[in-house]
Amino acid sequence: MQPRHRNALGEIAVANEPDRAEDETAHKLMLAGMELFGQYGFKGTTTRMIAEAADSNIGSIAYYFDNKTGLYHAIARHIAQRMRDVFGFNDERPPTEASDRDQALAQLELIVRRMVRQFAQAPEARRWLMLVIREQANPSEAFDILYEETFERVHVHLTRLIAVVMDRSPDEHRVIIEAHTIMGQIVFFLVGRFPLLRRLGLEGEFPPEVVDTVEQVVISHLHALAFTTKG
Amino acid sequence: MQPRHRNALGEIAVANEPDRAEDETAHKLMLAGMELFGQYGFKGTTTRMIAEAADSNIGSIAYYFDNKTGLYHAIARHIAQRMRDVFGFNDERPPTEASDRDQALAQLELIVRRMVRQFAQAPEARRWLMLVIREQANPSEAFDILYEETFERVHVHLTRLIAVVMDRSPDEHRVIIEAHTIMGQIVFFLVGRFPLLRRLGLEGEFPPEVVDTVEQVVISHLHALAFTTKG
DNA sequence: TCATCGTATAATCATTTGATTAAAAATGAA
DNA sequence: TTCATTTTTAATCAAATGATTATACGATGA
Repeated sequence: MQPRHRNALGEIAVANEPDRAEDETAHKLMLAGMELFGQYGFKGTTTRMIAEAADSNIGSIAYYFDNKTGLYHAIARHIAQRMRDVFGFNDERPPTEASDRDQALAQLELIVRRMVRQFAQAPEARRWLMLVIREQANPSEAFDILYEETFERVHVHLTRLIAVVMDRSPDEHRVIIEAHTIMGQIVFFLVGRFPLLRRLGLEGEFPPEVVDTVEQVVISHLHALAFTTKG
Repeated sequence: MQPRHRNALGEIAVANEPDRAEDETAHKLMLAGMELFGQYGFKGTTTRMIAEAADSNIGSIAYYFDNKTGLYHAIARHIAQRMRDVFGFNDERPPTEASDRDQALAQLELIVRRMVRQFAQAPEARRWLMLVIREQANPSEAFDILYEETFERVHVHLTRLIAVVMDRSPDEHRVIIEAHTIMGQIVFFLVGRFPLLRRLGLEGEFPPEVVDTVEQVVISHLHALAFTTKG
């Protein structure tokens, strides 16, 4: 009755093992759910939609994840893990600290490039960003998962690097807000992609030169931080 | 059977007249709908929720707006109008053009301050921003209303001013993307307000000094535009 | 006072939805 | 193969939902 790989906590082992075989039912449900929850939101996505997209059965959702909410949380955990993978925050050691301004800037540039490219090009990242945005704007229980396991780490890391660039303390509100603003620039590139495409007279996907320009814009803002006078 | 104020196009006159008496049923439905659609999304909001919040009846939704979708579109039109009011884009004449860099910067600062304060403090603006964000990320028919009637005008105006500051053409992709990035910074201040509050060790509302800092951050990015070397 | 018309309400309807169930199918060990 | 266990499936259920309808209410004018 209980699936073999359900542990004592009621958690689903497979939920944290994205490397399972492609045809695993639980994995297929999570993939389909990620796509659909991101696109239509939690309530906008029906269990039947998920089951059909996953080429599976409604009953399997209950079998592997207890219920729709369980699947949603499993997906949040999976996304948190994948985000850390993609952004290189999943190693045991924390990302290396930068000691001087040039090093910090170089690391920031690297992070920005990686995030912009992921959001612009990797279909996977695009899939889950909307789910993440929804949670940030309108937190459910999944927000805590995403915040604690990923968002805070990225945010703190950005803040530390920016503190070095600005020659300020990473505890200052100003520095934290600068980090937040940098994230906002990147995120809005994806969240507001439809209006941006229209404004550029384009349709469909962002062409590579636009992605390059977005990178340049964000990076130029990073460099400007070095010249911000202390107030 | 048909409400008196329904015109030939099937549009609802009251939908574009936010100044009607407070106790007008149609107006109450729109207010409640704005709040609820913004918070729970289109599917996440039920007609019963709206009717109850508006202290009205389910049947009235059909009576005034045909159906749930009609109410949603009426709300989108109303929001578009209110956004233009709030940001001063509702005059017959387009906003004044800036001829030199200092004038353009001053105008940009004004716009940024107005938007940040609205998003931070006006409950109304906060209410509809989430609805707008959802539409941008996941466009329905209401997206066209919001885009054409408001977003594009604001975007174009920002782009023109930024073009002056950067001494470039407002048609350049670089300039359009800079404008988009500025909007992203402001919008993410509200969309990502929960994670930002957590990072700042705060809860509830943004205190005034945080709002001030956000303004300073965005404005410093505006000023940095003047020093961006042409590429 | 009554009649009319615009508005509001409660009851009802057909679908949809998440969840459950019992049976079938697949899997694997003896 | 046999048999027990795990997994998948289709059918079913109760609750919720958008829409509709018939009726009641209330203001206005004859």
